[in-house]
Amino acid sequence: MTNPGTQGKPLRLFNSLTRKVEEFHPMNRAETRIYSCGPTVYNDAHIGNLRAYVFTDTLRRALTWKGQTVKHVINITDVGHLTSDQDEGEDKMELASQKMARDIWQIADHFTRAFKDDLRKLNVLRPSLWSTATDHIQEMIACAERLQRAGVTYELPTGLYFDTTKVPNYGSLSLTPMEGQSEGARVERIEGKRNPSDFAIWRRSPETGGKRQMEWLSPWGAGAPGWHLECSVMSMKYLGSPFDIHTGGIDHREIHHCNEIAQNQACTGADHSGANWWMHNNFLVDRSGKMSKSKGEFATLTSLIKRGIHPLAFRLLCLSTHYRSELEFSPEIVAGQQVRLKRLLGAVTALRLKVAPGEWLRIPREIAYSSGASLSYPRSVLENTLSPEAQQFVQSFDGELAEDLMTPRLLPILDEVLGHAKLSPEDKLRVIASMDMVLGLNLLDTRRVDLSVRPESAPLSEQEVEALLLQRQEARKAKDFARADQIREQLNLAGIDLMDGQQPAWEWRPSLA
RNA sequence: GGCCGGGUGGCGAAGUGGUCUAACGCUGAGGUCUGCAAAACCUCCAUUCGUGGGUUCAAAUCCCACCCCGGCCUCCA
Repeated sequence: MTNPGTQGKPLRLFNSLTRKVEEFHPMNRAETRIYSCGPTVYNDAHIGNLRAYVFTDTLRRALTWKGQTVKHVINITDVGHLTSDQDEGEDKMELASQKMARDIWQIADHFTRAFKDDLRKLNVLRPSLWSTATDHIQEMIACAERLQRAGVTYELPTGLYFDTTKVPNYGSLSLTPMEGQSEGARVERIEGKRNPSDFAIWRRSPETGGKRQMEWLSPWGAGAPGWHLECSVMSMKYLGSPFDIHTGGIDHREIHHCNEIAQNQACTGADHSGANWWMHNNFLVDRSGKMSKSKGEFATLTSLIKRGIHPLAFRLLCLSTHYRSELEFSPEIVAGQQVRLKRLLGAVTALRLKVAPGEWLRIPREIAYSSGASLSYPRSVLENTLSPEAQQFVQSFDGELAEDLMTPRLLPILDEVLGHAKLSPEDKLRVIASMDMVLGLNLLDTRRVDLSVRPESAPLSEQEVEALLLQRQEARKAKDFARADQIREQLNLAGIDLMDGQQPAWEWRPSLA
């Protein structure tokens, strides 16, 4: 039977706490516990948000591929939090509710579904547990009371605040020294705060301006929990303290996670930050800078699909860059990855035609139903019969993966295997199947044609295309090449690429304008 | 203003002291195939790593200066 723990090269991961790549050891040899900061559901996720979950998914897949069992929790922030600048005082959920003229709970529900739907399209595995902030309000209040008893809080008219000087090494995760920060430079200063870095644990509802849709009674009056509280409460509740890995976007390193750590420390009475590893993915950027929900205009997965981009092309784009590097985005770039993915799928399909059907071909698909189990057994089924030469590829794959998840280095290995002159088709497929359990590109079950997505702007329907194609076939049979070429040109202008002799004989081209 | 990152071919992106005349992908060029194309396959495409100095037997990789870009300090993945 498979032994718990890590197989292959020791996994090394960058730890934001020490700012070094360190060998990873789970606290419990049999299980790694991960908490990922999830989205605030007041809006569609933009593709920059989604990059974060492709990253945590890759982390989780890598751990299970290397033999670990993983318990992965992602939270949903459905409590509103302060909007910025001119919207001071309102919160994002309330604002979205007004804009869409819908109940705030409907807003939360709608965007939670949309978010989960995006992840499914990206082939991100479901976490072991989704945890929702509003399901934990009472526990947050209890935690706030514990913090109060610990003597790290003080009350102001606006709510209950955390005194960040009361915990050791506040802000050590951040790279910004406290002295350099100019509080109030861009956001209104809260009257009475003892230290610039102090933050709200409980936000009391304003006296004026009517009742908020989302508010709860508490020892500090009606209001809502501070944003940082939910992650402390939910991560400890489901994963214990300390647990193994806490992930989030790189922006969380400076404020949110520092505050979370302070709460954890005060709550447990220990100096420990609450997680052994803090990992942060870098931003997706375009020429104008990082993508941001609050900027208004942003690209969503749905908007990419409407252009004729398949979600898996976006996943491949994410994998083509290391998670700690900024990733440059443009429609052209992701379309390029789509071409790459098409070629990969074509090559895999060609291999499948050469290999006798077997149960093992189903394996990569099955992990979609796993809630974090080790992949040791499926791997052994795939890899046990491998030739030494094929084994080599698995080994180099393992080596690159073990080095802080070097996904950009993984992809060339895929190309090498496919193009290898000596490996048997079955060995190639088995190696690719194993690697794809980490990459999550659905390489064995996606066909090239699946990537052909009709752009919303396409002037022709599929039926119209088929009809024109038929006419063209007739013209070709009759050797009326002028007519045939004219139809091809017409289809071309409509965003359709023809491939005579292929099945299917045409596909949509993404619309990049 | 303070603090962090980063600048590698047309584009994305690996590489952080020698195996780098710089992986891989996209684009492009040529070829095979084709009525012609497309798809597929094959071949080719940076003596150079923002600029200028320095250290070293050896630098894209280390040091200094300068220029440019981005992020954070405000909700944010």
